[in-house]
Amino acid sequence: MSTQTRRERERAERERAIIAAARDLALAEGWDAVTTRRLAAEIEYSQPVLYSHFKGKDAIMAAVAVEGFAELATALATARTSAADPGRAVADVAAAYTTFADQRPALYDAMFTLAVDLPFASQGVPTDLARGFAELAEAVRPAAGDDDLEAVTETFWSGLHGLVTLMRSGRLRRADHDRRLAVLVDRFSR
Amino acid sequence: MSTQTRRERERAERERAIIAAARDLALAEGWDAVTTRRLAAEIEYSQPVLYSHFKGKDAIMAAVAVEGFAELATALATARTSAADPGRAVADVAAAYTTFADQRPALYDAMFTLAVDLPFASQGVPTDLARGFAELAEAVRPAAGDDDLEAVTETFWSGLHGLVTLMRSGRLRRADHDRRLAVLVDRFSR
DNA sequence: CAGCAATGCTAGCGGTGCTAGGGTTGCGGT
DNA sequence: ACCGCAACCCTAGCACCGCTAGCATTGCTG
Repeated sequence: MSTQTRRERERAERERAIIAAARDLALAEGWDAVTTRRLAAEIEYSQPVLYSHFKGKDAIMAAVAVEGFAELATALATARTSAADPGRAVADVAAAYTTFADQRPALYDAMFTLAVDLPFASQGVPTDLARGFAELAEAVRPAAGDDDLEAVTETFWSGLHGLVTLMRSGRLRRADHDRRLAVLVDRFSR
Repeated sequence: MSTQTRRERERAERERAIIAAARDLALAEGWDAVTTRRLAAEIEYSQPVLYSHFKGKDAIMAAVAVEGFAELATALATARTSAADPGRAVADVAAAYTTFADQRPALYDAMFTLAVDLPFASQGVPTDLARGFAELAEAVRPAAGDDDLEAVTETFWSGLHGLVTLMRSGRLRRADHDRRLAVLVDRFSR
Protein backbone atom coordinates (compact mmCIF):
# COMPACT_ATOMS: atom_id res chain seq x y z
CA MET A 1 0.00 0.00 0.00
CA SER A 2 2.81 2.36 0.79
CA THR A 3 4.44 2.03 -2.58
CA GLN A 4 1.05 2.40 -4.18
CA THR A 5 0.37 5.70 -2.50
CA ARG A 6 3.87 6.89 -3.27
CA ARG A 7 3.34 6.18 -6.96
CA GLU A 8 0.05 7.98 -6.95
CA ARG A 9 1.64 10.93 -5.23
CA GLU A 10 4.46 11.03 -7.77
CA ARG A 11 1.96 10.83 -10.56
CA ALA A 12 0.00 13.73 -9.15
CA GLU A 13 3.17 15.77 -8.79
CA ARG A 14 4.14 15.07 -12.36
CA GLU A 15 0.71 16.11 -13.53
CA ARG A 16 1.07 19.38 -11.67
CA ALA A 17 4.51 19.80 -13.24
CA ILE A 18 3.01 19.43 -16.70
CA ILE A 19 0.37 22.06 -16.04
CA ALA A 20 2.90 24.41 -14.49
CA ALA A 21 5.30 23.99 -17.41
CA ALA A 22 2.54 24.62 -19.91
CA ARG A 23 1.40 27.69 -18.04
CA ASP A 24 4.88 29.16 -17.63
CA LEU A 25 5.80 28.51 -21.24
CA ALA A 26 2.55 30.01 -22.50
CA LEU A 27 2.94 33.11 -20.36
CA ALA A 28 6.53 33.56 -21.43
CA GLU A 29 6.30 32.83 -25.15
CA GLY A 30 2.63 32.33 -26.00
CA TRP A 31 0.68 29.18 -26.71
CA ASP A 32 2.30 28.66 -30.08
CA ALA A 33 5.54 27.94 -28.28
CA VAL A 34 3.89 25.27 -26.16
CA THR A 35 4.53 22.06 -28.09
CA THR A 36 4.31 18.57 -26.70
CA ARG A 37 8.02 18.10 -27.36
CA ARG A 38 9.05 21.19 -25.44
CA LEU A 39 6.66 20.29 -22.66
CA ALA A 40 8.13 16.81 -22.42
CA ALA A 41 11.65 18.20 -22.32
CA GLU A 42 10.62 20.65 -19.63
CA ILE A 43 9.38 17.97 -17.27
CA GLU A 44 12.25 15.67 -18.28
CA TYR A 45 10.07 12.87 -19.56
CA SER A 46 9.26 11.64 -23.03
CA GLN A 47 6.29 12.81 -25.04
CA PRO A 48 4.00 9.80 -24.54
CA VAL A 49 4.03 10.41 -20.80
CA LEU A 50 1.93 13.50 -21.43
CA TYR A 51 -0.75 11.34 -22.98
CA SER A 52 -0.94 9.11 -19.93
CA HIS A 53 -2.07 12.18 -18.01
CA PHE A 54 -4.08 14.11 -20.56
CA LYS A 55 -6.08 13.13 -23.60
CA GLY A 56 -4.18 15.61 -25.73
CA LYS A 57 -2.75 19.08 -25.91
CA ASP A 58 -6.19 20.65 -25.64
CA ALA A 59 -6.75 18.91 -22.34
CA ILE A 60 -3.50 20.34 -21.00
CA MET A 61 -4.58 23.81 -22.04
CA ALA A 62 -7.93 23.22 -20.40
CA ALA A 63 -6.21 22.28 -17.16
CA VAL A 64 -4.27 25.53 -17.27
CA ALA A 65 -7.49 27.39 -17.94
CA VAL A 66 -9.13 25.82 -14.91
CA GLU A 67 -6.47 27.33 -12.69
CA GLY A 68 -7.16 30.65 -14.35
CA PHE A 69 -10.85 30.59 -13.49
CA ALA A 70 -10.03 30.23 -9.84
CA GLU A 71 -7.57 33.11 -9.95
CA LEU A 72 -9.94 35.37 -11.80
CA ALA A 73 -12.74 34.67 -9.36
CA THR A 74 -10.48 35.50 -6.45
CA ALA A 75 -9.28 38.71 -8.07
CA LEU A 76 -12.84 39.84 -8.72
CA ALA A 77 -13.95 38.97 -5.20
CA THR A 78 -11.08 40.93 -3.70
CA ALA A 79 -11.84 43.93 -5.84
CA ARG A 80 -15.52 43.97 -5.01
CA THR A 81 -15.34 43.39 -1.28
CA SER A 82 -12.59 45.93 -0.80
CA ALA A 83 -14.35 48.66 -2.74
CA ALA A 84 -14.67 51.93 -0.84
CA ASP A 85 -18.43 52.00 -1.25
CA PRO A 86 -20.90 49.82 -3.19
CA GLY A 87 -21.19 52.50 -5.83
CA ARG A 88 -17.58 52.01 -6.80
CA ALA A 89 -17.78 48.23 -6.87
CA VAL A 90 -18.57 48.13 -10.59
CA ALA A 91 -15.57 50.24 -11.47
CA ASP A 92 -13.22 48.28 -9.24
CA VAL A 93 -14.41 44.92 -10.48
CA ALA A 94 -14.17 46.06 -14.09
CA ALA A 95 -10.64 47.31 -13.54
CA ALA A 96 -9.67 44.05 -11.85
CA TYR A 97 -11.07 42.06 -14.78
CA THR A 98 -9.22 43.94 -17.49
CA THR A 99 -6.04 44.01 -15.45
CA PHE A 100 -6.20 40.26 -15.01
CA ALA A 101 -6.62 39.73 -18.73
CA ASP A 102 -3.91 42.23 -19.57
CA GLN A 103 -1.31 40.80 -17.24
CA ARG A 104 -1.93 37.14 -18.10
CA PRO A 105 -2.89 37.23 -21.76
CA ALA A 106 -1.99 33.60 -22.43
CA LEU A 107 -4.00 32.46 -19.45
CA TYR A 108 -6.97 34.54 -20.53
CA ASP A 109 -6.76 33.09 -24.02
CA ALA A 110 -6.84 29.56 -22.68
CA MET A 111 -9.90 30.43 -20.61
CA PHE A 112 -12.00 32.28 -23.14
CA THR A 113 -10.60 32.21 -26.65
CA LEU A 114 -8.93 28.86 -27.21
CA ALA A 115 -9.86 25.50 -25.72
CA VAL A 116 -13.49 25.51 -26.72
CA ASP A 117 -14.30 22.10 -25.30
CA LEU A 118 -13.58 22.86 -21.68
CA PRO A 119 -14.94 20.40 -19.13
CA PHE A 120 -17.89 22.71 -18.62
CA ALA A 121 -20.10 19.95 -17.38
CA SER A 122 -17.76 18.62 -14.74
CA GLN A 123 -14.98 19.33 -12.28
CA GLY A 124 -14.43 22.69 -10.70
CA VAL A 125 -14.76 24.82 -13.78
CA PRO A 126 -18.41 25.69 -13.37
CA THR A 127 -17.77 26.36 -9.71
CA ASP A 128 -14.97 28.87 -10.19
CA LEU A 129 -16.53 30.34 -13.29
CA ALA A 130 -19.77 30.75 -11.38
CA ARG A 131 -17.89 32.36 -8.50
CA GLY A 132 -16.44 34.97 -10.83
CA PHE A 133 -19.78 35.45 -12.50
CA ALA A 134 -21.44 35.95 -9.14
CA GLU A 135 -18.98 38.70 -8.26
CA LEU A 136 -19.87 40.52 -11.44
CA ALA A 137 -23.55 40.04 -10.71
CA GLU A 138 -23.27 41.47 -7.20
CA ALA A 139 -21.43 44.47 -8.52
CA VAL A 140 -24.02 45.36 -11.14
CA ARG A 141 -27.06 44.37 -9.09
CA PRO A 142 -27.85 47.90 -7.85
CA ALA A 143 -27.91 49.12 -11.45
CA ALA A 144 -29.90 46.27 -12.93
CA GLY A 145 -33.21 48.02 -12.41
CA ASP A 146 -36.10 46.17 -13.96
CA ASP A 147 -33.83 44.11 -16.20
CA ASP A 148 -33.07 40.49 -15.49
CA LEU A 149 -29.92 40.43 -13.36
CA GLU A 150 -28.43 37.49 -15.22
CA ALA A 151 -28.88 39.14 -18.59
CA VAL A 152 -27.36 42.38 -17.32
CA THR A 153 -24.41 40.56 -15.82
CA GLU A 154 -23.78 38.58 -18.98
CA THR A 155 -23.94 41.73 -21.05
CA PHE A 156 -21.58 43.58 -18.74
CA TRP A 157 -19.22 40.64 -18.88
CA SER A 158 -19.41 40.69 -22.67
CA GLY A 159 -18.45 44.33 -22.64
CA LEU A 160 -15.38 43.62 -20.56
CA HIS A 161 -14.46 40.66 -22.72
CA GLY A 162 -14.85 42.69 -25.89
CA LEU A 163 -12.72 45.54 -24.57
CA VAL A 164 -9.99 43.12 -23.59
CA THR A 165 -9.88 41.07 -26.78
CA LEU A 166 -10.24 43.94 -29.23
CA MET A 167 -7.51 45.90 -27.49
CA ARG A 168 -5.17 42.96 -27.38
CA SER A 169 -5.59 42.24 -31.08
CA GLY A 170 -4.73 45.82 -31.90
CA ARG A 171 -8.22 46.93 -32.93
CA LEU A 172 -8.49 49.43 -30.09
CA ARG A 173 -5.84 51.90 -29.03
CA ARG A 174 -4.36 51.02 -25.70
CA ALA A 175 -4.08 54.66 -24.68
CA ASP A 176 -7.85 55.11 -24.60
CA HIS A 177 -8.56 52.04 -22.53
CA ASP A 178 -9.39 53.91 -19.33
CA ARG A 179 -11.80 56.16 -21.16
CA ARG A 180 -13.63 53.20 -22.68
CA LEU A 181 -13.71 51.38 -19.38
CA ALA A 182 -15.23 54.47 -17.77
CA VAL A 183 -17.96 54.52 -20.39
CA LEU A 184 -18.80 50.88 -19.82
CA VAL A 185 -18.79 51.26 -16.06
CA ASP A 186 -20.98 54.34 -16.30
CA ARG A 187 -23.55 52.54 -18.45
CA PHE A 188 -23.77 49.74 -15.93
CA SER A 189 -23.77 51.89 -12.81
CA ARG A 190 -27.13 53.61 -13.16
CA MET B 1 0.90 44.14 -74.90
CA SER B 2 -2.21 42.08 -75.44
CA THR B 3 -0.68 38.93 -74.12
CA GLN B 4 0.69 40.87 -71.20
CA THR B 5 -2.70 42.15 -70.18
CA ARG B 6 -4.24 38.73 -70.67
CA ARG B 7 -1.68 37.24 -68.32
CA GLU B 8 -2.32 39.88 -65.75
CA ARG B 9 -6.02 39.27 -66.03
CA GLU B 10 -5.56 35.54 -65.59
CA ARG B 11 -3.34 36.16 -62.61
CA ALA B 12 -5.94 38.39 -61.03
CA GLU B 13 -8.63 35.80 -61.64
CA ARG B 14 -6.52 33.13 -60.04
CA GLU B 15 -5.93 35.32 -57.04
CA ARG B 16 -9.65 35.82 -56.67
CA ALA B 17 -10.10 32.05 -56.99
CA ILE B 18 -7.67 31.50 -54.11
CA ILE B 19 -9.52 33.93 -51.88
CA ALA B 20 -12.87 32.47 -52.81
CA ALA B 21 -11.69 28.93 -52.19
CA ALA B 22 -10.26 29.88 -48.81
CA ARG B 23 -13.45 31.65 -47.86
CA ASP B 24 -15.76 28.85 -48.96
CA LEU B 25 -13.65 26.21 -47.28
CA ALA B 26 -13.45 28.19 -44.05
CA LEU B 27 -17.20 28.81 -43.98
CA ALA B 28 -17.93 25.17 -44.69
CA GLU B 29 -15.43 23.43 -42.44
CA GLY B 30 -13.68 26.10 -40.38
CA TRP B 31 -10.22 27.58 -40.74
CA ASP B 32 -8.50 24.46 -39.47
CA ALA B 33 -9.61 22.72 -42.62
CA VAL B 34 -8.04 25.40 -44.79
CA THR B 35 -4.58 24.03 -45.55
CA THR B 36 -2.34 25.15 -48.35
CA ARG B 37 -2.55 21.69 -49.89
CA ARG B 38 -6.34 21.66 -49.98
CA LEU B 39 -6.36 25.21 -51.26
CA ALA B 40 -3.97 24.29 -54.04
CA ALA B 41 -6.08 21.28 -54.99
CA GLU B 42 -9.18 23.44 -54.99
CA ILE B 43 -7.81 25.90 -57.52
CA GLU B 44 -6.15 23.06 -59.44
CA TYR B 45 -2.62 24.37 -59.09
CA SER B 46 0.32 23.27 -57.03
CA GLN B 47 1.11 24.64 -53.60
CA PRO B 48 3.95 27.02 -54.54
CA VAL B 49 1.59 28.97 -56.77
CA LEU B 50 -0.13 30.24 -53.65
CA TYR B 51 3.12 31.80 -52.54
CA SER B 52 3.51 33.74 -55.76
CA HIS B 53 0.28 35.53 -54.85
CA PHE B 54 0.47 35.75 -51.08
CA LYS B 55 3.29 35.87 -48.60
CA GLY B 56 1.81 32.99 -46.66
CA LYS B 57 -1.35 31.49 -45.29
CA ASP B 58 -1.90 34.46 -42.99
CA ALA B 59 -1.95 36.79 -45.95
CA ILE B 60 -4.63 34.67 -47.60
CA MET B 61 -6.73 34.83 -44.46
CA ALA B 62 -6.19 38.56 -44.32
CA ALA B 63 -7.45 38.90 -47.88
CA VAL B 64 -10.59 37.02 -46.92
CA ALA B 65 -10.99 39.26 -43.91
CA VAL B 66 -10.73 42.36 -46.08
CA GLU B 67 -13.78 41.22 -48.02
CA GLY B 68 -15.55 40.71 -44.74
CA PHE B 69 -14.96 44.28 -43.60
CA ALA B 70 -16.65 45.59 -46.71
CA GLU B 71 -19.63 43.30 -46.23
CA LEU B 72 -20.01 44.16 -42.58
CA ALA B 73 -19.88 47.89 -43.30
CA THR B 74 -22.57 47.51 -45.93
CA ALA B 75 -24.76 45.44 -43.64
CA LEU B 76 -24.50 48.02 -40.87
CA ALA B 77 -25.19 50.91 -43.23
CA THR B 78 -28.27 49.20 -44.58
CA ALA B 79 -29.58 48.51 -41.10
CA ARG B 80 -29.05 52.05 -39.88
CA THR B 81 -30.41 53.96 -42.85
CA SER B 82 -33.49 51.74 -43.12
CA ALA B 83 -34.36 52.03 -39.46
CA ALA B 84 -37.92 53.13 -38.83
CA ASP B 85 -36.84 56.07 -36.69
CA PRO B 86 -33.44 57.19 -35.37
CA GLY B 87 -34.34 55.86 -31.97
CA ARG B 88 -34.39 52.34 -33.29
CA ALA B 89 -31.13 52.68 -35.20
CA VAL B 90 -29.04 51.33 -32.33
CA ALA B 91 -31.17 48.22 -32.01
CA ASP B 92 -31.20 47.57 -35.74
CA VAL B 93 -27.47 48.08 -36.13
CA ALA B 94 -26.75 45.86 -33.16
CA ALA B 95 -28.96 43.13 -34.55
CA ALA B 96 -27.29 43.42 -37.94
CA TYR B 97 -23.86 43.12 -36.35
CA THR B 98 -24.59 39.98 -34.34
CA THR B 99 -26.46 38.41 -37.24
CA PHE B 100 -23.49 39.00 -39.51
CA ALA B 101 -21.12 37.37 -37.03
CA ASP B 102 -23.50 34.50 -36.38
CA GLN B 103 -24.09 33.64 -40.00
CA ARG B 104 -20.46 33.91 -41.13
CA PRO B 105 -18.50 32.76 -38.10
CA ALA B 106 -15.37 31.85 -40.02
CA LEU B 107 -15.36 35.20 -41.75
CA TYR B 108 -15.81 36.99 -38.45
CA ASP B 109 -12.94 35.02 -36.94
CA ALA B 110 -10.63 36.03 -39.76
CA MET B 111 -11.59 39.66 -39.23
CA PHE B 112 -11.37 39.95 -35.49
CA THR B 113 -9.96 36.89 -33.79
CA LEU B 114 -7.30 35.41 -36.03
CA ALA B 115 -4.97 37.16 -38.46
CA VAL B 116 -3.58 39.69 -36.05
CA ASP B 117 -1.20 41.29 -38.51
CA LEU B 118 -3.79 42.60 -40.92
CA PRO B 119 -2.64 45.23 -43.41
CA PHE B 120 -4.03 47.84 -41.09
CA ALA B 121 -1.77 50.52 -42.44
CA SER B 122 -2.57 50.02 -46.10
CA GLN B 123 -5.13 48.98 -48.67
CA GLY B 124 -8.83 49.19 -48.12
CA VAL B 125 -8.99 47.73 -44.66
CA PRO B 126 -8.99 50.99 -42.76
CA THR B 127 -11.51 52.39 -45.20
CA ASP B 128 -14.08 49.63 -44.82
CA LEU B 129 -13.38 49.18 -41.16
CA ALA B 130 -13.81 52.91 -40.69
CA ARG B 131 -17.05 52.78 -42.67
CA GLY B 132 -18.45 50.15 -40.35
CA PHE B 133 -17.20 52.02 -37.32
CA ALA B 134 -18.81 55.22 -38.58
CA GLU B 135 -22.16 53.47 -38.86
CA LEU B 136 -21.92 52.39 -35.25
CA ALA B 137 -20.93 55.91 -34.26
CA GLU B 138 -23.90 57.50 -36.02
CA ALA B 139 -26.25 55.06 -34.36
CA VAL B 140 -25.07 55.76 -30.84
CA ARG B 141 -24.45 59.50 -31.33
CA PRO B 142 -27.78 60.62 -29.88
CA ALA B 143 -27.07 58.66 -26.71
CA ALA B 144 -23.44 59.68 -26.29
CA GLY B 145 -24.30 62.64 -24.11
CA ASP B 146 -21.28 64.32 -22.64
CA ASP B 147 -19.04 61.34 -23.33
CA ASP B 148 -16.56 61.27 -26.15
CA LEU B 149 -18.34 59.78 -29.16
CA GLU B 150 -15.36 57.70 -30.19
CA ALA B 151 -15.00 56.16 -26.75
CA VAL B 152 -18.72 55.39 -26.59
CA THR B 153 -18.67 53.83 -30.03
CA GLU B 154 -15.65 51.68 -29.24
CA THR B 155 -17.25 50.52 -26.02
CA PHE B 156 -20.52 49.70 -27.75
CA TRP B 157 -18.58 47.81 -30.37
CA SER B 158 -16.75 45.90 -27.65
CA GLY B 159 -20.07 44.92 -26.16
CA LEU B 160 -21.27 43.51 -29.47
CA HIS B 161 -17.96 41.74 -30.03
CA GLY B 162 -18.04 40.24 -26.56
CA LEU B 163 -21.61 39.00 -26.94
CA VAL B 164 -20.75 37.38 -30.25
CA THR B 165 -17.53 35.68 -29.21
CA LEU B 166 -18.67 34.48 -25.80
CA MET B 167 -21.83 33.02 -27.25
CA ARG B 168 -20.02 31.29 -30.05
CA SER B 169 -17.54 29.68 -27.70
CA GLY B 170 -20.36 28.32 -25.62
CA ARG B 171 -19.92 30.59 -22.61
CA LEU B 172 -23.29 32.25 -23.07
CA ARG B 173 -26.55 30.45 -23.73
CA ARG B 174 -27.80 31.06 -27.22
CA ALA B 175 -31.40 31.19 -26.10
CA ASP B 176 -30.87 34.36 -24.08
CA HIS B 177 -29.11 36.26 -26.84
CA ASP B 178 -32.00 38.58 -27.61
CA ARG B 179 -32.39 39.50 -23.98
CA ARG B 180 -28.72 40.37 -23.64
CA LEU B 181 -28.76 42.33 -26.86
CA ALA B 182 -31.74 44.30 -25.57
CA VAL B 183 -29.82 45.18 -22.41
CA LEU B 184 -26.83 46.39 -24.39
CA VAL B 185 -28.97 48.40 -26.76
CA ASP B 186 -30.87 49.93 -23.89
CA ARG B 187 -27.67 51.01 -22.13
CA PHE B 188 -26.48 52.72 -25.30
CA SER B 189 -29.78 54.30 -26.28
CA ARG B 190 -30.19 56.83 -23.49
C1' DC C 1 13.31 29.53 -86.05
C1' DA C 2 16.50 30.00 -82.07
C1' DG C 3 17.17 31.61 -77.50
C1' DC C 4 15.60 33.26 -73.44
C1' DA C 5 12.62 34.45 -69.67
C1' DA C 6 8.95 33.40 -66.99
C1' DT C 7 6.04 30.10 -64.99
C1' DG C 8 4.54 26.13 -62.34
C1' DC C 9 5.87 21.61 -61.00
C1' DT C 10 8.19 17.80 -58.05
C1' DA C 11 10.49 16.88 -54.10
C1' DG C 12 11.88 17.86 -49.72
C1' DC C 13 12.88 20.36 -45.05
C1' DG C 14 11.84 21.04 -40.40
C1' DG C 15 8.15 21.15 -37.60
C1' DT C 16 3.46 19.64 -35.46
C1' DG C 17 0.18 16.32 -32.48
C1' DC C 18 -0.16 11.76 -31.54
C1' DT C 19 0.64 6.44 -31.18
C1' DA C 20 2.34 1.56 -31.72
C1' DG C 21 5.46 -1.64 -29.86
C1' DG C 22 9.24 -3.20 -27.36
C1' DG C 23 12.50 -3.00 -23.10
C1' DT C 24 13.47 -2.26 -18.66
C1' DT C 25 12.42 -1.88 -14.12
C1' DG C 26 10.72 -3.21 -9.80
C1' DC C 27 6.94 -5.09 -7.08
C1' DG C 28 4.41 -9.47 -5.14
C1' DG C 29 3.92 -14.36 -4.33
C1' DT C 30 6.05 -18.64 -3.51
C1' DA D 1 15.66 -15.10 -1.75
C1' DC D 2 14.28 -15.50 -6.13
C1' DC D 3 11.44 -15.68 -10.11
C1' DG D 4 7.58 -14.28 -13.07
C1' DC D 5 4.74 -10.86 -14.25
C1' DA D 6 2.79 -6.41 -14.73
C1' DA D 7 3.27 -1.71 -14.92
C1' DC D 8 5.79 1.89 -16.81
C1' DC D 9 8.29 4.69 -20.04
C1' DC D 10 11.12 5.33 -24.17
C1' DT D 11 12.42 4.94 -29.12
C1' DA D 12 10.81 5.29 -33.48
C1' DG D 13 7.57 6.46 -36.58
C1' DC D 14 2.99 8.10 -38.91
C1' DA D 15 0.40 11.56 -41.25
C1' DC D 16 0.02 16.05 -41.53
C1' DC D 17 1.35 21.11 -41.42
C1' DG D 18 3.53 25.71 -43.72
C1' DC D 19 6.94 26.76 -46.70
C1' DT D 20 10.94 26.63 -50.30
C1' DA D 21 14.80 25.21 -53.48
C1' DG D 22 15.69 23.84 -57.97
C1' DC D 23 14.48 21.92 -62.19
C1' DA D 24 11.34 21.37 -66.65
C1' DT D 25 8.54 22.94 -69.54
C1' DT D 26 6.20 26.25 -71.83
C1' DG D 27 5.58 30.11 -74.80
C1' DC D 28 6.83 34.82 -76.10
C1' DT D 29 10.43 37.78 -78.58
C1' DG D 30 13.89 39.19 -81.68
